[in-house]
Parts: sequence; structure tokens; C-alpha cells
Amino acid sequence: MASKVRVRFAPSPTGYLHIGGARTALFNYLYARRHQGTFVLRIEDTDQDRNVGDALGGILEGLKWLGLRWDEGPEVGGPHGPYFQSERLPGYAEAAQRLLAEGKAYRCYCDPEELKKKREEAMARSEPPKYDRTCFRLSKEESEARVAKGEPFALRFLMPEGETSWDDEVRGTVTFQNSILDDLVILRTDRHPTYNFAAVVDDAAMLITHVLRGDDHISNTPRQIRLYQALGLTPPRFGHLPMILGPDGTRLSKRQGSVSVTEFRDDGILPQAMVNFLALLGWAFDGEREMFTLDELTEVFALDRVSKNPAIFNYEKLDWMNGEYFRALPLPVRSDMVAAYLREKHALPESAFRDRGFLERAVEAVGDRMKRPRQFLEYAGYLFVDTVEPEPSPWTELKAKPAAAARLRKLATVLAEVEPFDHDAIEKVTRGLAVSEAVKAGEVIMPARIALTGKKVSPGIFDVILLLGRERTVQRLRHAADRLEAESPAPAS
RNA sequence: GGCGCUAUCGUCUAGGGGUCAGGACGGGUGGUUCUCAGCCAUCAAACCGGGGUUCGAAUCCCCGUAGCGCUACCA
Repeated sequence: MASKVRVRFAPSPTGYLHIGGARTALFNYLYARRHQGTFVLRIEDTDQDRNVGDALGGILEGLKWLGLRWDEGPEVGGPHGPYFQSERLPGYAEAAQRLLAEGKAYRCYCDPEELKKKREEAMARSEPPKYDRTCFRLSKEESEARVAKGEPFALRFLMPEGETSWDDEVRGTVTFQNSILDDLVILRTDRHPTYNFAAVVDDAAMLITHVLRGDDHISNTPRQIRLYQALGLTPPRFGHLPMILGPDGTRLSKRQGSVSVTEFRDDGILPQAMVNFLALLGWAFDGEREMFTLDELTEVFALDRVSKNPAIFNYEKLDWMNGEYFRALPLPVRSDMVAAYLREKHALPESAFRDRGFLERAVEAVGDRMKRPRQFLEYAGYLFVDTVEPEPSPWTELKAKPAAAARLRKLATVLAEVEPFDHDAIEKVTRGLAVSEAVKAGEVIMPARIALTGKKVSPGIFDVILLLGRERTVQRLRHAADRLEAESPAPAS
């Protein structure tokens, strides 16, 4: 048995948890749980320029919402902390110093602006934009002299000759020629480490055994492996997960839809659905079964079933899956979610849905028409207003039926008297009216639906009537009849 | 430009020398029904191209092509 599995998710604090990051975190979490390992959360905040206010909050919030609890990291601590790179600076400096002392790194005094210019020129000449090792060629004396003078410098790693390859957990053997790898900067002028260096030092210090990350890191891997070797460390296993692309086939961006898990949450997506959907992006169980809870996923997740090709984010399928989970929720839970939605969006005055019993009955009536809380008002909005203004198309349709007004009146009359005022009795008199009118039930029901809800689509009409109550039902039916007669030309006699 | 990765229905994918190439989303049709949703049934929809290897290739190999990624004192 190899050493205990330790994996990590290492986001930089950008303020929100990106969907791609969430998938990476999920796969790491699943791998850890599957192997009774440890899931570490580490924050890569070494770039001073990019650090902003509450950059961490959104990420922690997103992970918690998805149910991905980390075993070590911010808020929970652990034996390999601190878990913020900004608090681990001495470690990087020490490691870099060692490389410098061993001749595996060298000081570079080049001006970043200058380098950038050179790089662009090289690109223009269509040559590989590689650092030209100007400072590597400096004599030891000169280099020392310049430090002594207090000249600022960065530390560069001296990339060895040869080639570097590794056995990737998802792609098999990957090989890079070292000649195309740069002498990368490991310590910046400001004494902060760069990403590749910090990641290596930390992954080693935190005893990470498997690095599972996005495909976009694949060309960082040979550099990191060389860094491990230079530091006398054994590299972990690497596994590169396929990218998640937007519908247009390029990197997922805001232009193409939501990209942060918080946005999805605020849109009424359930964490179970998000987790399930994300798991299926780049991984499959057997190609048949696709509904999994987080716990079920931890039982069956396997890296050898991770796909190699990039996956396009399919918003429709997420929506479908969300519906599956949402409909399965107990009524009170759905009702509470709808209430929370109405409150947060100020979609209705608070008083309109204060009656929890009523709201719950309305949610029940809407039933599986709803895939997300925000769809509630589409199917039940007319319950919370004093008068309905019919939508133009149904109203026109209604006006085309000469007998409609009279039937609405008759329905109003029977409903005004029916006892008890319950679902079965209402259904009985309504259908009875259709029989006595010698028409199909729909000929009574559809006009009633339009009169009562203003729409062509609604929950079952008897539920609507019951919810509206006798008073409002009768009033709306009569009002619609009045209006129909007023707007129609007088019938020819 | 260089380097790397990838290539099965529109999308997510299963399969991995002999299959009617399977499932799901989305789409079509029919049924249930007061509409819609749901449910049930059903249909259409794919192995990037070219060369090999082989009795046989979507599957293995090579070459193209395409897409994506990386090419920073960002992560």
C-alpha cells in the first residue's frame, strides 16, 4: 500500500468559485474520499497586485455550498499549515536560496519591461520567445557586485538539458523537450515566489501525492517536475482534467452564461444538481447511469474513467437535472425555497406570501411544472394580484368564441353556490355545466383559465379555483364576461 | 510561429478488432389529459479525412486537418 492519498485544490483568491475550479475541486474531493485520503485547500495568493478585498469568501462559500468539505485549509487548519501562500514566504525564500547556492538557480537583473519587449520581438520574428540567459552568463563576481550595490534581482531556475516526461493519470505518458522550457523566474524582485515554484514547494511540504488540475496546467508540469528534482524531492503523480468550454467551444466566459457557482445558486440551481452535473463533465460511470449523489460519487469515482477531451458546458442539461432534483424535494422544502426566492428578489410584497399554508398549497398545485423557484410566478402569479390583465393572445382567442361570455357567467353562478367549495365539488359542477351545454369540458375550462389567470397555461383549473377562493373566482369570471361583451360587436339578431 | 493535448449523434458520453455503435440532454411524433409540465411509447441524429496493419478497423499505427491549451517577475 502506497502512502496515504493527499490531494489539494489550490485556487487563487479571485472573489468567486469558477465553474471550472468547482469541477477541479470536486474531482479532487472525490478522489480523496474514494481512497480514504485527505483533501487539502490551499490559497495561492502570492500575486500582490491581484489580491482584492473579500477575495476568499466567494470561494469558500462556493465549496461549502457544493458540500465539498476540506480536511485541511482555511478555517479548519491542519498539521501542514499555514494554508495561505502569502504566509509561507520564508519557505520559498529558503528553497530558492538553496537552489542558488547549489548553482541550480541564478540571479537575473533584467528589466521586466525589456524582457517583454524582447519576447514580443521574438514572437514577431516567429521564434520561440525564450529567455536568452543574459544574466546566467554574468560572472560570479559581477553578479555579487550588483547584489552588493543593492540592485534588484529575480531568481531564475536553470533549466537542465534533456527531456521531461511523466505518466499522467488521465493521459498516459506525456513528454516535453526541456529546450523549449524557459529558465523560469522562481522568486520575483519583490521576494514573492511565482506560481510554479510556490506550488512545488507547498505540494512537497504538504505531502501531496496526486495533483489533479485543469488541462491548462499541462505545460507547467515538466517545469515543476524539474523543480522537484532540483530540490531533491520526488514529484507527485499528476492528472490533467479536460477543460470545460462554453457553448461556443472556447474557454467558459461570462459572455456565454453564468460561470460562478454562486450565480447558479442564486438562479435556483440546487447543489445536488450542480455536483451531479459537474461530475458528468469529463467523467462517466458506465455511460448509462447518470444520477448520483455526492456520496454515491465518492463510492464509484475513478480517474481511469476521466475523459481526455474537453467538455462543453450544456446549460440545458443542467436545467433538466435541476428539475429532477427539485421535483424530488419534499413539498415544504420547495415551498420554503420559493418563499426565499420571492423575498430575495422582492418579487412580491412580503404580505402576499406571508401565509405559509397558502403558499405551500400554491406550490403543490404548480407541482412539477417548476424546475426552479423562479418559475413559480409564471404559474401562480395571478394568485397574488387583485386583478388579472389577460395576455393579448389568449384574450383574442377567447373573444373569438361567441359563447364564451355566457358560459363564464353560468360557471360563475354555479360556483357561487356550490357546496362544499372543494376540489371534487368544483370539478363536478364545472363538468356538469359542460354536459348541459353539450360541449367538451375544455370548452368551459379554457375560457375559465384565461379569465382567472390571464394565461393559456396554468395548474389544473380546479386547483386554481380553489386557491383563488369563491369570491375572487366568481368576480373574475363575471368581470371577464362583462369585458368580453363590451368588446364584442353586438350579436346580430 | 513553437510546444502540448484532443478528435463517436447539435451537446455530455459508453464501447475499444466482428455490436442493429448503447445511454442522457435537446429536437420530432403519438398516447395520457382541462392547458402546460410530468409520465409512457416512438423517431431522427455520430465513429474528422487519407493511407497502412488485418480475413475484418470506429477501435491499432502513420500522415493530414481541425479545435483547444500553454508559450509572463498571472495563477
